[in-house]
Amino acid sequence: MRKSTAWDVAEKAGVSQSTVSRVFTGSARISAATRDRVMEAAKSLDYLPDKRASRLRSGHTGVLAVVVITRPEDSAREVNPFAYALLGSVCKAASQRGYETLVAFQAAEDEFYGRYVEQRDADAMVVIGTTQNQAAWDYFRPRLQSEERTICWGLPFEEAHSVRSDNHAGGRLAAEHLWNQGYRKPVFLGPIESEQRQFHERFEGFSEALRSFGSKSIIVQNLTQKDRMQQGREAIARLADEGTDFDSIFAACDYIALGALDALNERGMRVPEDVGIVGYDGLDATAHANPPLTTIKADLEKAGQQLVAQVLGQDEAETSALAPIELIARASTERP
Amino acid sequence: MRKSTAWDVAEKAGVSQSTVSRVFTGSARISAATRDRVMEAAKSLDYLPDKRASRLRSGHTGVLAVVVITRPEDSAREVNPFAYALLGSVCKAASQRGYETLVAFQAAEDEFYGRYVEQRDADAMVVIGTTQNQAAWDYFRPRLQSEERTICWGLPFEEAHSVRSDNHAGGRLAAEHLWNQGYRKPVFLGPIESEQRQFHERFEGFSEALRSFGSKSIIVQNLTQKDRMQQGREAIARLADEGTDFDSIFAACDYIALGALDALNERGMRVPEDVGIVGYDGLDATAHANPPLTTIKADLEKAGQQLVAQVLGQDEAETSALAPIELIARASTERP
DNA sequence: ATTCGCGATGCATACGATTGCTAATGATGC
DNA sequence: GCATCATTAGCAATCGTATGCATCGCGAAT
Repeated sequence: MRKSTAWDVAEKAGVSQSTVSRVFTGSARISAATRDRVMEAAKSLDYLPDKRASRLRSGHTGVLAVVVITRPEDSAREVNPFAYALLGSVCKAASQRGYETLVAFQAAEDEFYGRYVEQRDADAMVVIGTTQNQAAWDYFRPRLQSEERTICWGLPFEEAHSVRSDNHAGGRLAAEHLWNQGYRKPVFLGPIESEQRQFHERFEGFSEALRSFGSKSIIVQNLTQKDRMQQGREAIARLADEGTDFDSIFAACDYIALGALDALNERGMRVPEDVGIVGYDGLDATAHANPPLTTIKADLEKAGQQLVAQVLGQDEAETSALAPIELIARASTERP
Repeated sequence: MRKSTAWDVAEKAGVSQSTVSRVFTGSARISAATRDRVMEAAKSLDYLPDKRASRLRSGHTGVLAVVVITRPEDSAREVNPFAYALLGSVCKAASQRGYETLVAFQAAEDEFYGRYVEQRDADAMVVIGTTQNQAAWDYFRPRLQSEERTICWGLPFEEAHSVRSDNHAGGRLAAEHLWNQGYRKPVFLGPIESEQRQFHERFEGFSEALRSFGSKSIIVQNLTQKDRMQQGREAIARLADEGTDFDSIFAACDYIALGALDALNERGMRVPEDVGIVGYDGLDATAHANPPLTTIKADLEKAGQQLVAQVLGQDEAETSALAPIELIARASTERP
């Protein structure tokens, strides 16, 4: 049984095929009577316009490609929950604008198929990802820097079209919070020297605020991009072994914070009494940690809307490239 | 600057357009020399076949639609992480077969756009979801029961095309584990009377195994579909208030288990000494709970492959509708 | 030498909608 | 009563590729 076409509907409704098309696109002026007749015929034939044909003819696809960069070794369960949430948010925002979303998980480091716009699969592209697949980012780099219809989350490198969390404000918030809780010897944990500019932004917001409070020095542990939790653990181990004197930690992401927390717990350093911790990202896991971690959380619903607005053209005034953030205060910084 | 077409490539390579097409589809017999010439011309023109046109002409899209049903009130961060992981797994499995994935989050209860196959947006459809948007399931029900090119995760109702976790085996595993740890007075917590057959399957596996061990009776708390954690909490409150004598819990899903754990902790009932708990789903949060929860975890990588194989036609012998499961033993059932 | 077969390529059409232009219709103005 | 205009609907070209069929060239078979 062949699927019915606009011609079948036209015949049944006693109109021309172009009239049927006009009814469905809603573009042209069609009288109410004709519209009703066509819709009725369409309904009885169970007709829906063929997207393949309308896309070819009209020139646009009504599709937004969303590429999620993951680490090659990650299974679907191990993909960063933050990336999933942002993905969901982008899809929802796109849907609200009448766009469908083509989703691809980009795990490989050597093979890429992210040419969705070029092959007319989508009108635009959003790239989301953990910062830990450098090869993939390198691949997308020229696209993100030059092409108009491509945008990414975060700030993987200078001059990229991006929407990102308000990292500077987030860093400042962390500093203010720790300072207000009476912590005076902060450590910053993060890969600030990596190309991933977002960590540097967090660090700058953090250190600028501390300086303005009159803080003398900040201990900085520069990390690499690999296994975050492990890096967090090792950094604390290093500091402890060196006998460094510190009373608080601002971790550039929650996984680093979770790793640091583990290391502190192992060493019998009490949180928040001996050391306060603030993370970044608002991962669910921070709420279940022992003790629950204070964290900087970006508004992902907003972020999704901003990404979509930027890349598809802004209807509303969603033109900002910085997603609002808030500090979620929890026990890890609740000094008695 | 217009995008180049197969005609441009043909002209440059000195062949016909159909030859260019044949080179790119790889379908017909083309001499190596011609192929090289065409590929070179294509490269220099930065040519990629237009998917819109090839889909229209060829009759298939090479796209798999994935619909994720969520609760209307959920933000992207609140969507069940299990659903996200399964989504990722399905996308990956589809990609391995050369399919792209069209993803849609279906939150609304009254409006549906899930007609991706009908409007030639995709060749087939996979439906994933929490069990908590009944209206959405009702909408998809006829599709899942009749259409060949639609399949879902779980067993929302009888006779649906589905792939699901091996619930019966999972229930049995939970029973065996609790029994081996010396627990003798089990409670089952779950919505077994709901239409969602999967919970009933878990219960049956659980109770059959217990009966085979000679267990006299199982206390059953039948829950509704709403807010899982809350239901788990309330069930424990009910049992405690009634002074029911029990020493272990098998929760039909992890959220129920987490809620139950909360309630036990609040009442000063020790886990695992006084009460053992086994959950279901293998959520990350169970690993961070206090104490970490034992849970039944389905192999989602496999599940994704099975879903895709079933709905797109099976290459490999991935014809099973039951995804393998394993029990992750943690402190919540580690009786001294 | 003629024919046959087969691999390699070209020709021309079709996929099913969108859309610019034209035509028909009825209403309106004078 | 005729010209004008606004509205509505039809005609036909077009989007870029895939593909059935015809063709062409060349070696093998008779």
